[in-house]
Formats: sequence, C-alpha cells, structure tokens
Amino acid sequence: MKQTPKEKIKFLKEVLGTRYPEPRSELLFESPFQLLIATILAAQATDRQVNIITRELFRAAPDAKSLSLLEPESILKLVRSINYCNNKAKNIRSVSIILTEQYAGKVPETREELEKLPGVGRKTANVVLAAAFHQPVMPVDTHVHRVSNRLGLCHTSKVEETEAALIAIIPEPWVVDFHHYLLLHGRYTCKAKKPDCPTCPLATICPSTGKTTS
DNA sequence: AACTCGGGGCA
DNA sequence: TGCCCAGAGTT
Repeated sequence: MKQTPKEKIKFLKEVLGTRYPEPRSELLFESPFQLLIATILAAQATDRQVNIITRELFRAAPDAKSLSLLEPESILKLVRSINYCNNKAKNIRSVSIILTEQYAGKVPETREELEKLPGVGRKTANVVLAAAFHQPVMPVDTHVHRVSNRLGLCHTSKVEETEAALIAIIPEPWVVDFHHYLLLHGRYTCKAKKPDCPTCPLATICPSTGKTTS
C-alpha cells in the first residue's frame, strides 16, 4: 500500500482524532499571551497539568501587565505543582515584564524575537507563531521528529529539515492539531524504545511497521 | 555533546 | 519502585 505524503496526512487526520483526546484549542487561542505562557509551562509536562495551572494563573493574571505585577512568590505558588516550577515561575515573570516594557504588552510575531525570551526555544516559538499568528511554521519536538521519520514523511536527523518537510505537506489549518496528535501518538504508541505496532492505527501505511528501529 | 532541572506518568 | 521524560539553558 503505497501512498503519497499528502495521502498519509489525510489518513492520519481521520484516524488519530478518534484515538487521542482533542486539543484544548479554545484555551490556547484566548490570547497570544496566554498561549505563550501556557506553552512555556508545557515543556516536559502534560496537558492536564498545564490546564489546571493556567486556569488559576490566568484568573489571577490574564495579561502581561497583570502577571508582571504579581509577586514572584505568588507566581511560584501558582505553578508549584508543575515540573521545573522554579525556573518556569521565574521565566514567565521575566517574559511578562519584557513584553510589558518592550512590546506594549503584546507578543512579538517573529521567531528571532520570541527566542530571546527566557524559557522560549525553537519549538515553543514555532507553536506560538503557528497557533496564534497562523504563520507557516511547524513545531517539531522529539516525538513529532521520530514519528515523522518512521512514517516516511521525512528522512532526516535534523529538526529544521523535518519542519520543512512537514510544513510542505500539512494543510495550514491543521498544523497545530497535527503537532498535538503526533506528539500523543509518539508518547503512547509510537514510543522511542518499544513502538506498539500491533495496536497502531497507522500500521497499514507505515513503512517502519514491525521493524524495531531505534 | 553532555549535563541539569525535577514532579508526574507509566510499566 | 524505578525509569523516563510534552525542552531549554549552561558548560
């Protein structure tokens, strides 16, 4: 069963949406600022953790200025239950101050500016650019990278090349959801060490099925 | 390239 | 219980 990358994407869209929970896009799109903060907090954390924390956090401080005015201890208390809470509390406070003082409280719309913010790397920047500003960029983490290569959507060890390959074949409105679903798929099924091919809904189109590759 | 941060999820 | 990270920053 040979399929073009675009045909595979269409198949993924149909199948993965029924296997994994839907992304909480209504929260993510409340404002670019809240998306940015939630994405910073999301590193090495779960959706559930982030949803719980951000609900409280954004009730206390819905925008950059109000977050910048909170005491550091108050912010730490709000994010204490998440991993790397000390770093993240410090980072989101610094980010809110920088945005307030240098960007009139708004989120910059270039990757160069975003990556200068503490706690924001390439992946987080791309999430914001794609989800909040609808720019044609693809967020790629270790899961998306690994799964994409196994599926034959790309053949590279370089994240930048995976980004380029994916953005070329994924319909723009589905980029953010694609990232969400492939991340979950990589986490729970297409695992790094023991991929669960027997229960994988993509096995029929996946050239790596049955191969215990890396 | 290797190491750190560090609570949670999962086997 | 123990292992492995939904990254980013530092060395």
